Amino acid sequence: MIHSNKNNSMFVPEVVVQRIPIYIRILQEELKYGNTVISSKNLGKRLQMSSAQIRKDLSYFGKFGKQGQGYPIEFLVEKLKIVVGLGQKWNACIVGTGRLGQAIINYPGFSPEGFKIVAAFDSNNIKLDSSADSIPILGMESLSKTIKQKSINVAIVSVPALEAQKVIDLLVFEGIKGILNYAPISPKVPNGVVIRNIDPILSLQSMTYYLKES
Amino acid sequence: MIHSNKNNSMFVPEVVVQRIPIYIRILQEELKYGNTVISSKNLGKRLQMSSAQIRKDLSYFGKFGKQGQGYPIEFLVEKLKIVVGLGQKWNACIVGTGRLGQAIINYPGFSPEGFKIVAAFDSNNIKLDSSADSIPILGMESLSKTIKQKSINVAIVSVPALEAQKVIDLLVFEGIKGILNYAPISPKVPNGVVIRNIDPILSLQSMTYYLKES
DNA sequence: GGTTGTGAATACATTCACAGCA
DNA sequence: TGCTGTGAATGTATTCACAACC
Repeated sequence: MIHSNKNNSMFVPEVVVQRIPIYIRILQEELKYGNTVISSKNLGKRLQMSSAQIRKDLSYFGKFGKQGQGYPIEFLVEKLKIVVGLGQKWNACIVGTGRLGQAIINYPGFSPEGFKIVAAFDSNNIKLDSSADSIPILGMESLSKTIKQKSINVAIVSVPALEAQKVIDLLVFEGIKGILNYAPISPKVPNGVVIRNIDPILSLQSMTYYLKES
Repeated sequence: MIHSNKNNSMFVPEVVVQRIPIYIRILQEELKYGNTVISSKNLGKRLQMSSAQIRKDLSYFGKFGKQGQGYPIEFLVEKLKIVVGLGQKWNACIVGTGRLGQAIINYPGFSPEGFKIVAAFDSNNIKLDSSADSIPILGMESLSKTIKQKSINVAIVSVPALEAQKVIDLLVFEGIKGILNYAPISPKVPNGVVIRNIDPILSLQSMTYYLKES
């Protein structure tokens, strides 16, 4: 072919990748409302962003819209899910079953979005007994074995700050390539491992810049 | 003056503001290790970022370093804290005392970083009795009064998704200008209100882009 | 008329590279 | 010599603006 179509090997900026799940979420809401088509303008209004940005973002992955009408929602959701890696199911483990860990385990929101928590680990295995629905709480010594047995491919870290880097190193060593870290540290991971930090303190602290007087 | 110095009215990019609390955190760690001076090079190594970026970031706020030596850590922390709004104390309330809300209330990390949770609210005020150390759990009808009485200036939202926008609107109406939102929505707030979202699902979902095969 | 998809233009963020200082 | 602070250069992201199409 002469004019090659948009293909999967083209580089997509990280910011764009991060916005796709947001689009998916809103599109799914729109589906629930019974809508079947949405324009970039309306989607933009919904998210307080420009329609141009939405069109540009989507254009990295293909042509999903129809001129004069907009995007067929169901079709677009389907495509975006595949693009962003939600075509497959992900098995997650959680390390650290303190108060936060327990809240995460019991949060019902992960599973419907494609992330099934299939095991929990804690160095102090008294912290939580089989309370949560069928998620086993195991000692750290079972980590390696369980990751393989249950095909775990992402990990959630909710251990205290001082232990976090050690735990992350261990997870990386065991082959985990995606980590969601709740510990308030700036973790180091090798290339090829993706890590995301959930850090409410940092969020608050950068907010105050805009709130302080003077 | 002819060559005006860097003054507080110059625009600082948002990304820069967001990095300042990270610097503060690392600098405080270095202090604990007993170090008194750090170069942009070493700070950069610690954070896996370029020394140039650190110097540039800091330069938005003043000249804190000494050529040939680096930055005096204690002095720099002090300055950055003031710059970012941590010179004052912040009183926070939390709305929503379900499992997540409880985990947040009991997390000991907010207070030492300048955010004191002074009240909690829930529409179902049976959810938590005075369990947590001295933080009162109140009904939503007390919100307005309590915000004034306790000089609350930031709010944490941990209610279910369906209620979140309503709660946020209410907080804004009551004069709250900074909100940390844990609900999985794209909230709308008027200009002048700063909101930050904590959204582990979105973090996971954009991670998988880099993990999926093909 | 309404809306997409996209090069071109603009705006923003990072890095370079070096003068100036301790 | 070793480091900061910063303009200039480069790299990235967003917005503009319009041809192509329903």
